[in-house]
Amino acid sequence: MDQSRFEGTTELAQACRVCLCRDTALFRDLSDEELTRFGQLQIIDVGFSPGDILYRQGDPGQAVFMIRDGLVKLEQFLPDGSQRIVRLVRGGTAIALEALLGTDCEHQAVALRPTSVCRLSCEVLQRIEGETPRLHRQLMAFWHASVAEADKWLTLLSTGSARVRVARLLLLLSDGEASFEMLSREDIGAMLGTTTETASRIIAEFRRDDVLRVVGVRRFTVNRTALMLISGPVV
Amino acid sequence: MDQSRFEGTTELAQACRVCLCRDTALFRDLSDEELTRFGQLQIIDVGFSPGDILYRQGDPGQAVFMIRDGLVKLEQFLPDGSQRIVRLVRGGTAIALEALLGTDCEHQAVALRPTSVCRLSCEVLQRIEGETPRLHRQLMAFWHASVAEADKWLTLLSTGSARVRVARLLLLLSDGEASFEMLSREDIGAMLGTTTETASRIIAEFRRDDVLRVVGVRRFTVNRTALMLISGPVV
DNA sequence: CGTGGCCTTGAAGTAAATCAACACCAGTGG
DNA sequence: CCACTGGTGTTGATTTACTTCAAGGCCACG
Repeated sequence: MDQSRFEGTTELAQACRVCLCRDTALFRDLSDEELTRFGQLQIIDVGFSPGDILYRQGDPGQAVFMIRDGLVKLEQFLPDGSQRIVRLVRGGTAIALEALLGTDCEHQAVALRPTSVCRLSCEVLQRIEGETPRLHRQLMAFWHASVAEADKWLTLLSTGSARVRVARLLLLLSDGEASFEMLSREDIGAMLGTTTETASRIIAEFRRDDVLRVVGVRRFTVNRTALMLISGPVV
Repeated sequence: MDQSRFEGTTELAQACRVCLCRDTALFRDLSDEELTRFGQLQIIDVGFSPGDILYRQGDPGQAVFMIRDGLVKLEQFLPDGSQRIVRLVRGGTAIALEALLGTDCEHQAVALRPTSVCRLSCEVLQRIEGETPRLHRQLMAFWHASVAEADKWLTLLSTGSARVRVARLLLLLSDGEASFEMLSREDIGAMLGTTTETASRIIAEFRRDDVLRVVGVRRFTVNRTALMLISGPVV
C-alpha cells in the first residue's frame, strides 16, 4: 500500500492495450473502440512489494484486482486468530470478485513477490458490464477459476499425509519453471494446515533425498518424477 | 438417475412460479412475462433418492442443476482413486455452473437425502442470459456462493485437530434445525480428511460427553454451546 | 558485533492411522 | 422361524505421524 512502486491513471486504454491484461484478462474480448471508451474510467495500475497488503478481510469491497504479474496469497482468519491460506494467485487471476456483489472482502490479500495489479473500481465494472454482455463470459471465467482453484486446494493440499501434501504443493509451485522461489515455512504450513516445523522437516528431508536441490537463495529445483511418486500412490 | 422419482417438462413457467426457485433462486429477478416466455424452454424437474448420482466427474457439462430441496455431496477423485468431498449443497444452491463455460463436470454429485432438482440446459440459460442481463447478477451470486463455501470448507473443515473439525461440521450440519440426520462415518471422514475410524471415535466421544444426543435412527440433537467451545478456542 | 527473523533439529508427548475384531441390523433365503 | 450375509458402526491395541516445547544455527541488517 504505502510501499507501492508505481501508481497512476494515465491513459489506461493505451496501457491496457499493451499490458498483459489485453491478452490474458478481463478485457480480452472488447473491441478497441470499447477499450478506448472505458479508458477514461478509473482503472488504476498499482505495484506491491512482498509483504504488502492489497486488501484486508472485512474491507468494504470497492474494487476488483486483476493480477498482472507476481504472486499473492489469499488468507482467511478464524475467530481465534489462527489463519489459513486458501489460495495462491498469479498473473492472469482476478481477485476480490465478491466486490461486484457489494460484499466485504472475504480474504486478506498479501503480496509474496513483487506484484503488479490493475485495480478496477466496481462501479466502473458494473457500468461496463451493463453495456457489453461479452464481459460476462469473461467474468464467469474468473469466477470459475476461483472455484476450481479452491477445490483443487481442498483435494490436493488438504488430503493425505503432510509429506504428500508438501510434495503436491512443490509440484504446483514449480509448475512449468526450471527453478522456483521457495516460500516461507510458515506460509507453507498455513497452506497445508501443518505447523512450520513439520513443513521444515519435510523440506529438509526432501533435500537430503535429493528431491529438492538448492540453486540460490531461496531458489530450488525439484525432481518432478520423484515428487509425483511421493504425491500420488498412483499404484 | 435410474431411480428418479419424478421427471417432466410440464408447464414450467407455471412450476417455477410456484416452486422454491421462484423465491430463492435463479429466476427470482425475472418478471412474470419473462418467466412465461422461458417456460417453453427445456427446464426439467428431477427427483433423486439417497445414493443417486446427479452427474459424474468428467461428464460433458450440458446443464446447470438448481437444488430445490434435499442434500447433495460434491466429490472429487484423485488419480489414485481416493476421494474427497469438497462441499455439501442444500436447497437454493446451483451446481455444475462450470457447464456454462463449456467445461466438463468437475465433481461427482451424489444425493445424500431425497433431493429435488431443476435441470437447466445450458443452451437455454445462455440464451436467456443474452436477453436479460438481470440474470447475470443472479448467476454471479451463485458463483460467489460456491467460492465462499469452498473457502469456508478449507478454513473450517480442514484446519485444526480432527476433534475440532468434527465439531465445526456438526455445527454446520445442525444449523438452524432442532435435530438433524447424521451422515455416514465414511462421508464425514471424506469431508474432514480423516479415516472413518477417527470420525466414529470422535462422534462416540461426543455422545458420551452429551454433546450429541440420539433422538432417532441416525437423528441427533447437538449441544451447540458445547460444540462452539470445542470448535473455537475463542479464548 | 549484536540483534531479530527465519530455518533447522532434537526429545517428548499426543493425536491420528492402521490393523483387526466384533456388535448390530436389514435383508435374504433356507 | 433361524442362519447367513454384507454393510455400517464401534472399539481395542499397536504403530506411525505430527505437534509441542525448546534450543541452537545462520544470515541480513543496523
